Amino acid sequence: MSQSYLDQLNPVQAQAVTNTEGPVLVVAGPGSGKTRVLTYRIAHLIQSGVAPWEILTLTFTNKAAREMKLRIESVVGTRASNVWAGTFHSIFARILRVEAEKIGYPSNFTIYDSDDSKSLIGTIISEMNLDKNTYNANAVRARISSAKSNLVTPKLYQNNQELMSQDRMAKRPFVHAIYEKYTARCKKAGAMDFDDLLYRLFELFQKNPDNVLDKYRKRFRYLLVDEFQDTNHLQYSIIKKLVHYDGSPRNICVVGDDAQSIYAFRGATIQNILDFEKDFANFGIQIFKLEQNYRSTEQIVQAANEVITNNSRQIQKKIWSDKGEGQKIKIINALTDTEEGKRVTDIIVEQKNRSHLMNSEIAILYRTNSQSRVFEEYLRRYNIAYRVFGGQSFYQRKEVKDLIGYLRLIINHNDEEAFKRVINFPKRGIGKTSVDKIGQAAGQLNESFWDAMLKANVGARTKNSLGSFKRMIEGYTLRSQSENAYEIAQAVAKDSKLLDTFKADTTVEGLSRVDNINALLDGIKTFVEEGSILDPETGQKDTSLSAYLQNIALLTDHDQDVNLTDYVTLMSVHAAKGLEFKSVFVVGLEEKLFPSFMSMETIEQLDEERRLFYVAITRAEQYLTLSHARSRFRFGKMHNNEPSRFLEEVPTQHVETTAYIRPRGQTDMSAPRSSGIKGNFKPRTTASNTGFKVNPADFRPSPSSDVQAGMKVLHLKFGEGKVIAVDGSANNRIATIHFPEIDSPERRIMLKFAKLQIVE
DNA sequence: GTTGGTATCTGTGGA
DNA sequence: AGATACCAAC
Repeated sequence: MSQSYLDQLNPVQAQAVTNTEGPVLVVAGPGSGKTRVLTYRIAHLIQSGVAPWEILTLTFTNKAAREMKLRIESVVGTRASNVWAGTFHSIFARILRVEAEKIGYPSNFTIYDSDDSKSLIGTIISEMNLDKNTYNANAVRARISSAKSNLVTPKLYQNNQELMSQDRMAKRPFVHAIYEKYTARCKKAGAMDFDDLLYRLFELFQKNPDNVLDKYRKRFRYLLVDEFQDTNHLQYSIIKKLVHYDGSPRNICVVGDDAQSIYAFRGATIQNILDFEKDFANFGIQIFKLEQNYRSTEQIVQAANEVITNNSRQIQKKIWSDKGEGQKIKIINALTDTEEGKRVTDIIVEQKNRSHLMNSEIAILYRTNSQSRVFEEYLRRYNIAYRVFGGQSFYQRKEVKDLIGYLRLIINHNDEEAFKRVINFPKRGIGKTSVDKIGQAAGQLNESFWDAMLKANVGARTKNSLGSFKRMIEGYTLRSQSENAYEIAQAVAKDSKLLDTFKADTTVEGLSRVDNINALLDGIKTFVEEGSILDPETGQKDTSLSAYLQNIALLTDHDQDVNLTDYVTLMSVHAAKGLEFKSVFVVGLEEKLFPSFMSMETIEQLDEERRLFYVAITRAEQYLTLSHARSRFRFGKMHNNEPSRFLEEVPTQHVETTAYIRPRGQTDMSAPRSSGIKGNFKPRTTASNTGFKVNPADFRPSPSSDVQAGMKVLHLKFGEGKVIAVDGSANNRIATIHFPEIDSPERRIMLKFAKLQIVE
C-alpha cells in the first residue's frame, strides 16, 4: 500500500491523520491544512480497510463536503463516493426520510426554509390577535430557533423562568404559546424547519423506537466533524448520541478553530470544544494543534495574530508562516462608499497589470451583502468579470419559489406554506377571503389546509375552482410515481399557466422571471441526468421529484455550479470562510458596519465580530487591502461612520504607507460623489490615519525634520502626544511618542512617513 | 375578487 | 431604498 500521501504532511498533521482510533481534537489555525488532514484521515481509514460507508463526515456547507469527496477520490479513487459526507442538515434529512414515520412525520416531509417559518409564525401571530409590531415574526422565529438549538421544548420553555422573564421584559409574554402552535402546525403540515432537521433526529435518537439508534451507531463506526467551533448544543448532543455511550470505541475526530467561530448568532458555541475535551478526557483523547500557516505571508499572519489577542478568551496557539515576509497591508481611507469602490477597483486593475493576478485570485469581502453594489458598478465599468455570491439567492426569487411551491404540494399535500403560495397564483378566483375560510375550517377540524379545503364554507364557484385545483395537483402526484422530476416540473410550469403568466409580463422583470424559471428547469434536468445518491453503501440513485425536492431545500446560492470563467469574487465574510485568494480586499471597515451595529452591545458580540475580521484577513495569501469610507449611503440616508476599531488593531508595522494617486487618464470614470464633500477630496499620505482623533480639516502637518524630543504634537489617529525621544539615522529618524489617548500609548513612529503637527 | 396606488416597515450573517 | 401590507375603487 502506498503511504506516499503521508509524505505530504508535517509531523503534527501526520499524527492527526494516523491516530484513527479513539477521540481526537484537532485545533487548526487558518491555512494550516485542515482540509488536507481531514481528507487524508479518511483516505487513511479506507486504506486501512474501513469500508467507506462506515465513515460519516459532517461539514457545514455542501461545497466543503463536495470538495472533500473530490480530494479523497484523488487518493483512494472512486470508493470515495461511498463515504457519507455532507452537511449536518442534509445527512440528517436523509436519515429522517427513512425514519420520520417513527416519530410521527411522513417520509415525504417538506423542509420549510426561513421564509416559510417566518410566514407561518406571522400567520399564527395574527391568528392569536397579537400585535405584530410587538411580536416581530423574525424576532420570535429567532427565539424559537434558539430554544430548539438548546433542546428546549415548548413545555420546557414555558417552565423556564429565565426565558419567560426575558419575554415579559420584551413585552412578548406569549412567545411560548406561539412556539407551541408553530410546532403543532409544522407537524400538521408534515414540515420540518431547519432546526427540526436536527431536533427531530435528536428526538428520534432520544426516544429510540425499535432501537433505531443502534443501527446508526453500528453504521457509522468513524465520525468526523469539520468546523466544530460552529456547532450548536443540539448538534453536539446528536454527535454524542452516536459516539459517546458505554462500550463505544469513540472513534470521533473533530476539527475546529475557536478563533474562527462566527456563527454564535445562530446558536453555535465554542463551549462545545471545551466540553469535548472534558467529555472525552477519560477516554484517551488526543489533541493536535496545527499551527503552521501554509497560506499567507508573515505580514498577514502576524497582523492576524495581533488582532485576535484583543479577544478575551481563546485556546492558546502560535500561528506562524514560513512564506516569507511578503507585502505589507494596504489601507484605503475613502471619503465615500463610491470612492471606496473606485479605489478598490483601481488597485485591482493595478494588481492585474503589475502582478499579473487573474480575476479568480482576487476577492472583495464585506460584512453585509448590500455592500456589493458599488463594487459591481465599478467592476462593470472597468470591464472586469466578477461574480456576486449570496444576497438574494436564486431559490428565494418569487418565480422560483412559485414553481417549487407547486412541486412541494404535489409531493406533500399538507404543506401549508406551499398551499397558500400557489392556491391562487396564477389567479384562479380563490381570493384571500376564501383562503381565510379554509384556514378557519382547518383550525376547527384540526386538519391540514388541503384536507379542509372542500369542507370550508365558500361559494359554489370557488368550490368549483378548488375542486379542479385539487384534481390538478392529485394528477401530478399520481404521475410523479412513474415520471421523473424534470418531466413533472416541465408539465407543471406549462399546465399551471405559470410560464404563460410570466411570459405575458413583457417588462424587464418579467423577462428575467421567465429566464429564471427556465434556469430552474435546466437545473432539474441536470439533477435528473445525474440523479441523487440515496445511500452511499448501495450507491442507489433516485431521479424522482421527491428526491429532487429534498436535494434542493438545503442548497444555497454557493452551491450552484459555477462555470469556469475567470471572475473576481464578491461575497460576505461569512461566506468566505474556508476559502483563500491571492489578493483580498476587506471593505467597509467602519464602526456600526464592521463591527455591525447589531453586535456592539456586549464584549461577546464584539469578540465574534473580531473573529469575523480575523477570518476575513486570513483569507489572503499575498495581498491584503483594508478599506473604509468616511460616509456611506445606507438605508436611504447618508451616514458618517468612524473607521472600524479593528483597523486600529492592525499593528502599524504591518501596514504599508500609501499615497493615493489618481490613476492617469481615468478622470472621466471618476465616481459621482455626493456634493458637499467634493471639494475636500485630497490625497492622503499617512498610512495610519485610520481613526481620527483630530479633525482632518483642522490638521496642519509640520515638516517632520522639525520634530524634536520634548515637543507636544498632534497625530490624526492617535491624538495629542508627547515626543519622548528621537533616534535613527538622519534620513530615517524615528520618534518615540507617548499618546495618552490610545490603548498602548507608547508608539515608535518613522518621521519620514508620519504626519505630525507640532503644537508646542 | 382583483387592481393599483399609498402607507408602513425594515434593515447581519446562512443551513 | 426596497419590499410588503393595506385599502379604496373597480
